[in-house]
Amino acid sequence: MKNDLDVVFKALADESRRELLDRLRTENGQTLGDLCARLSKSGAVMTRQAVSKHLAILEDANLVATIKRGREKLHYLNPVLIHEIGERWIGKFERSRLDALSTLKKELEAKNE
Amino acid sequence: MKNDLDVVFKALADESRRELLDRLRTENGQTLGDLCARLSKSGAVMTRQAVSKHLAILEDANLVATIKRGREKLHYLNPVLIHEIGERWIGKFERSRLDALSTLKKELEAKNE
DNA sequence: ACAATATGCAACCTTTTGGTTGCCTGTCAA
DNA sequence: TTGACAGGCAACCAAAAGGTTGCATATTGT
Repeated sequence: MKNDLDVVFKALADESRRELLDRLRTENGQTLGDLCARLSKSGAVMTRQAVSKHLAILEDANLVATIKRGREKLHYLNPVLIHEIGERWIGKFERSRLDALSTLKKELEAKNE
Repeated sequence: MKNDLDVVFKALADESRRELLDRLRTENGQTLGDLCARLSKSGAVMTRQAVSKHLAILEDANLVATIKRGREKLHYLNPVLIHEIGERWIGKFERSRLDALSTLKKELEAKNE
């Protein structure tokens, strides 16, 4: 269970994993079996083991937390790191947003003269 | 030059590429040669071609825009998609942030009884 | 014109990633 | 206790990602 920024970005880089997060957001505390149902890779359904691996990656990135209850394992969304990316990483680019665009616009106009 | 969310997330998944974005944020409109200087992969310096590939990926994801001026190619940060991820993608998780945590906390307490 | 500079393109290589199959372990319910 | 159910583990595989070397092209300054 690392906490590095790179691990989080890499975890978010996969469509299936983002879909898993979405589904936990819709309904928190699902089991592997629940999440396994109807998770598809471009149309085709993927196996339980594949989903399990994705969940392990999300858990390692600290994006989901799990609780074992009996023979099932419940998965809970942990939105803290998503929030952190928004605050710390995206935030710093936010500051330069308008500035960057105006600079680019100026350069483009200079080129077209 | 696609505009898909997946392409953007995949582009952001690499540490070197995020560093390139950081450096364009610090100083916009740099050439490949500029960006090439001192870009390292865990200590070791990487070749111009590797940096070029990374820039191509960023450009394809629409995170950088380029202008050719003579024999050099200037790279400009395009923060629009980063902003969009913050607004549309992170935003929807923001809503469920406190709720998710309280749910998880309740489950944990229930387990420890 | 010509050498140096700035970049592009393609082949190739290695590691990582996403996925599968097969089998094993633990838990619940009849 | 004995199936059936939920999940874990490990080996294996194909494709994608990251990087390199080598050569080609275009532009600039002298």
